[in-house]
Amino acid sequence: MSEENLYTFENEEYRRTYWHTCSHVLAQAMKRLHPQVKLAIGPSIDNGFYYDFDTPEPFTEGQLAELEAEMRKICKEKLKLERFELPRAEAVAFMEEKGEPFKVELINDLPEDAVISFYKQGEFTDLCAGPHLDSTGRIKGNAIKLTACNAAYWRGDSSRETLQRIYGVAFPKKDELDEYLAKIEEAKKRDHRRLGKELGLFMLRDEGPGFPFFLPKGMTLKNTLLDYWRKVHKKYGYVEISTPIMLNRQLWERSGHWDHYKNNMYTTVIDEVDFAVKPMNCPGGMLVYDSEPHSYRDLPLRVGEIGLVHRHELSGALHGLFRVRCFNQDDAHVFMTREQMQDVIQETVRLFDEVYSTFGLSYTIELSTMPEDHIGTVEEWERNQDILKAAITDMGKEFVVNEGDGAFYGPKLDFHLADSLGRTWQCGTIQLDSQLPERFELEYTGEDGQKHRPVMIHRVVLGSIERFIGVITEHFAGAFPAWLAPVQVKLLPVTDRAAEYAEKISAQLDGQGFRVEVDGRNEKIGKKIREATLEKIPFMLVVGDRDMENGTVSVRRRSGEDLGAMSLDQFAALLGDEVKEMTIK
RNA sequence: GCUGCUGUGGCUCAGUCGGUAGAGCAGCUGAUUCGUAAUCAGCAGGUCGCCGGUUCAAAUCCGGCCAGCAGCUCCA
Repeated sequence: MSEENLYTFENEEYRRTYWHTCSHVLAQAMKRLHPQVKLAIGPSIDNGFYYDFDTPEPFTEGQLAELEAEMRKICKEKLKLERFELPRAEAVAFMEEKGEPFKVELINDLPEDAVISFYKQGEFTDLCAGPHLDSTGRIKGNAIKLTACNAAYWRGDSSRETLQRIYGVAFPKKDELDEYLAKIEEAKKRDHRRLGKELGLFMLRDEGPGFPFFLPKGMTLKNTLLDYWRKVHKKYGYVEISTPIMLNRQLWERSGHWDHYKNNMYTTVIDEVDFAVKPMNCPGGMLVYDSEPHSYRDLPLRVGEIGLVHRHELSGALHGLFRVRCFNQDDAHVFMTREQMQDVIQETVRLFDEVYSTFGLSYTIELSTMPEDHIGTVEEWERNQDILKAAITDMGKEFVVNEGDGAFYGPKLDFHLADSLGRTWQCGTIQLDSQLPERFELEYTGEDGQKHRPVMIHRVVLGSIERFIGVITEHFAGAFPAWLAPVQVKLLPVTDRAAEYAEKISAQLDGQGFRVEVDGRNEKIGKKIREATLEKIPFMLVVGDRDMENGTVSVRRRSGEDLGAMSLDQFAALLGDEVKEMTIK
């Protein structure tokens, strides 16, 4: 590859370097306009760059324009970026001299043998490992856009200083910037909060922040999803239970939740005894397992539960259906012997693959390891982490490690799905747990006639039904495939004369198990089509005098495709085929 | 929870310098019966998120609270 080619924007390394240099230009512009501002950090990210500043006054979006203008000027100045290194003591002195306490802290925290490098452009110098472009002139000034300014904690620690983070993107050409910004606008139209309102799926009210209401159409979607879930799980050998929503304190102390999860739990007192609304289904599941003796022949025992859990999340974390305070987990606990662990994990991943592929969703996997607040020994944790790692590595799956982010009772594999703006949300998770079986003294009788302790996994595929509905709403932009669509067919009589005929057809389709509505309003056909299209109903059946005469329906897809007139049987077969696309293989 | 911003009829939004609110869609009534993305007319609907303050007068200014949005933190 020639050097010329390397300098295209499709090259990720170059892109990151470009954005990283942009962040330095941003910092330089900030320093020029507001010399009293302190510098924190300014990296490139997946879709642009940011820089964190400690400003005496909170920064507002209105101030971004003048920063952009200054950045353009810096680009025009074509300042050379020069790298130099300093020994630790001199580096600290240099940044102290400049009055940059955050940089001093960064330098002090660098490892003993670290090379401490700086990049200088004109009057501006920043602590930085690089790499960078060789000149600010390489950046196209009028294709820089500062997109947002928000708060962020210094080093991501909520007990430290609140900084002002300014986000930006930049491209080598103005057209590319415009295209990118248009794409973002387009993506916002897919926002599930907006579509949820437009399509009548769900609502949120001040009376219950974070507690979603499901409207009739959303409920149909949810139930359809659950029907599918039950079919898949039956195929994989699961049974289903339901455990109480509230259980007493003693149980939560035994499970460890009272000590490790209480901040997030809703509690109450009943007859002078503390109770907690369940934030997780596992303790109830333990009691079910423990309710009768088990043989090794029963294992692995796969016990599913669509469990309604409540968690008191921070108000600022709430986000449509993606992050709520009460949700249905499509939970399951699988009890097994140690020898069965790898097989069970792999079987579970195969189930995940089947489910996600049904929706055309792709995912990324994270392995989350032991958090500071945990139960169980380090050896146990490491052993379990290794098992998870081995299981997916063996399947040829890639994953990234999320250090210290495991549940308090065990390490986990998290499956992340992306929303319309590319933000990822954890949906599926497989959590290995050898703590709860211990705490609840679970047993099974082995081939040797002796009692043994089973191990277990907690796992959810959809994650939360609510979040998953949010994800697929954005994924399909509200145009759900026919098998999922709350309304699959809408009958549109052309005039009153066809009203009765439409009702008859509707009743027949309904009898065949399809979800049908009739638009019997006294409106023109064009308007009915427009509205059914906006409702994203997969099929519209226009029926008028002609159809009544010929015993046909005129079929139109929401895409606008006109399939012409056909008999009801023909249409039912067509619809039946489309719905079968998700049939369990 | 933290920082910033926002909050007007069911929905989307307008409301100039403080002078007690307006449109379109939806709804209702009537006319129209019209074959592939909006038929016409009329009517009705709001203590301008809540509480308090300033003022002769507050949707507009100030304070507190609530909720939402963006991000951080946290997480399914």
